[in-house]
Amino acid sequence: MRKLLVTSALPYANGSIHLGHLVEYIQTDIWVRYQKMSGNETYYICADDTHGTPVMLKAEEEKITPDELVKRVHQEHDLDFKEFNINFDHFYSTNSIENKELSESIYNALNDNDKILSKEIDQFFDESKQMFLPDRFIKGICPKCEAKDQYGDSCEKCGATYSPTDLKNAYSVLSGTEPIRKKTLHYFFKLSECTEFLKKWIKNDTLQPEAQNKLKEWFEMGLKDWDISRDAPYFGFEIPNAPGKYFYVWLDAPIGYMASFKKFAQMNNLSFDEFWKKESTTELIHFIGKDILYFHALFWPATLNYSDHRTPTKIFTHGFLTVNGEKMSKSRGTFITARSYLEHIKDPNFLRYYYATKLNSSMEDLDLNLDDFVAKNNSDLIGKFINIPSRTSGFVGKFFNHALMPLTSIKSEEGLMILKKIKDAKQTVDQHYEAREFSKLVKFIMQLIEELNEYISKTEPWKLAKEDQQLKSDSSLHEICSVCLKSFRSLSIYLTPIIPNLCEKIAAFYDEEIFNSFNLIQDDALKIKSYKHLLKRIEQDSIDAMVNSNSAEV
RNA sequence: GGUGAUGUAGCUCAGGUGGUUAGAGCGCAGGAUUCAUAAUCCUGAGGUCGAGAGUUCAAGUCUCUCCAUCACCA
Repeated sequence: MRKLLVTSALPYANGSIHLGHLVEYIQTDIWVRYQKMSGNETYYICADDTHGTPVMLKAEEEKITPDELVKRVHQEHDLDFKEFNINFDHFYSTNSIENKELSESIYNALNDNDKILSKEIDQFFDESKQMFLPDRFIKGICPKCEAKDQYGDSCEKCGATYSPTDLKNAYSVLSGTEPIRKKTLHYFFKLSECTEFLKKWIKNDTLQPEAQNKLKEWFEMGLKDWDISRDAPYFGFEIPNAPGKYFYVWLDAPIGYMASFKKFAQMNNLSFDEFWKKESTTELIHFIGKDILYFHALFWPATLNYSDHRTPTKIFTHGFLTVNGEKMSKSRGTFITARSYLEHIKDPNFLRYYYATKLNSSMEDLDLNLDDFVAKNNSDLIGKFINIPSRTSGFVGKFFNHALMPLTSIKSEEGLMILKKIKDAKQTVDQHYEAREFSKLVKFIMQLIEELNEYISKTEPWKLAKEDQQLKSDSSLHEICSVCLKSFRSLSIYLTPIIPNLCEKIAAFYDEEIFNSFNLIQDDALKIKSYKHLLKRIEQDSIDAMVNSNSAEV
């Protein structure tokens, strides 16, 4: 049995969860549920990422403290995740005592290993606000193409990259005043000294091939030391023995994985060290988006290694979400929050299923095409999948008192073949889940479901129901329906990690509590309850309403 | 600007190491069926595989150039 600690990236606490975030949480959740159903000891850990300037300023804007803001957002995030059936074992916060202690001890360890450096640098300072400005809070005229109102790091018009000091007529986004240059002492993590270690580290298959290519590019450019401090005022943890200096949010964010697990371990009597000490034999797996690869594949393993911790086993990177082929856009109404989806479409199964049909092991972007979303869910899930019990259970109720034929009584060659095929499918199901090839998995399962619909059409049970006036429990009508309903049950177990909430209802249809293990496919299901509608089709109107309400908010 | 990725039927996507008439689902057209909340089954029509050039007996699959889209550039 494997022992796994799995994480999704920490959502930032200054905004709502949206459909782009959910790609990652749904992908991770499916994989984790698969591992758990396979009997592996698996912990799914996450937390809110709470620190930094944007949170501080947002709280100020709302005239509340950062702590209050962070608490409120945590509740919102928590509810969104629950309603999408994201089954974290622990969803914590980086603004926690555990995280403070761990951040300090890791920093101290890095310091002891001579991996911390301090030096004076020149920064932009907003005098009216009395604070240093992050690059994103400075705008000005692009030095290359003269475009106005460009950010301090790059130009959206011509794509040039530069530092804020290169901007012409720079101004502070906060106050509109011209920032002055001011010297300040900053602390750096000596990433440049970690190059050899990291080059060796990526040689295992920790990363996808595309991610490895990316790292090679970065190595060629040369790794620079990493600025890990920010000056007060800053919402975060103060650096030990450095009054007025705070850890940059990206230092304590990944440590949040540890802190969340630490708290969880305390509550559940697990060993923290077993999962984090240097010679740990457990698996540490991070799911992330491609935008934060740099932090997870360079800074994070380096800080872990030089603070005497284990490094990640795998970093699984996914691409971005586009909606209708384009970047999510507020003006087009395609910047859709989790809450808005729940309000209009309601059922999380549809989004989970749709993402599953698109997800694979690569870093490619994936597209949520709203027309396709409606068509695919309605035809796959309702037209084909749910259709199986819907068209067979009536006979079983009417003629056989809700009893299914025992496996040993099934005699027809075709029936036996179908049952064997579905049982044997387990091997392929395993391969695809483990490799995160969910799109292949769904396609494979759907083919089996199509075969069941063909089987029903060919055998025409409705004719048997009319012809055979003395229906016995060993009749071919009973056999056909039993084959279909046993098959449907197994296929539902296979799909449970993807659509857990729907499959819970399906379990109830077989008078079972829950499908929580793949071993359940060995059982011989012998009864059903009366069939109730399991799923309501998506109406195009609800999509339109969702898009309209999102574009109206702008 | 540099680097990387992507571009296959109306839509969403499959197509290891180049090899017979390029595949699937949805959509569409025609038919069958009525068990199923018009769902299902069968048949069919749709593609100069982004554009151009090259290598080869043979390229969606290899090479080069170009175009478009996206990301990264700490």
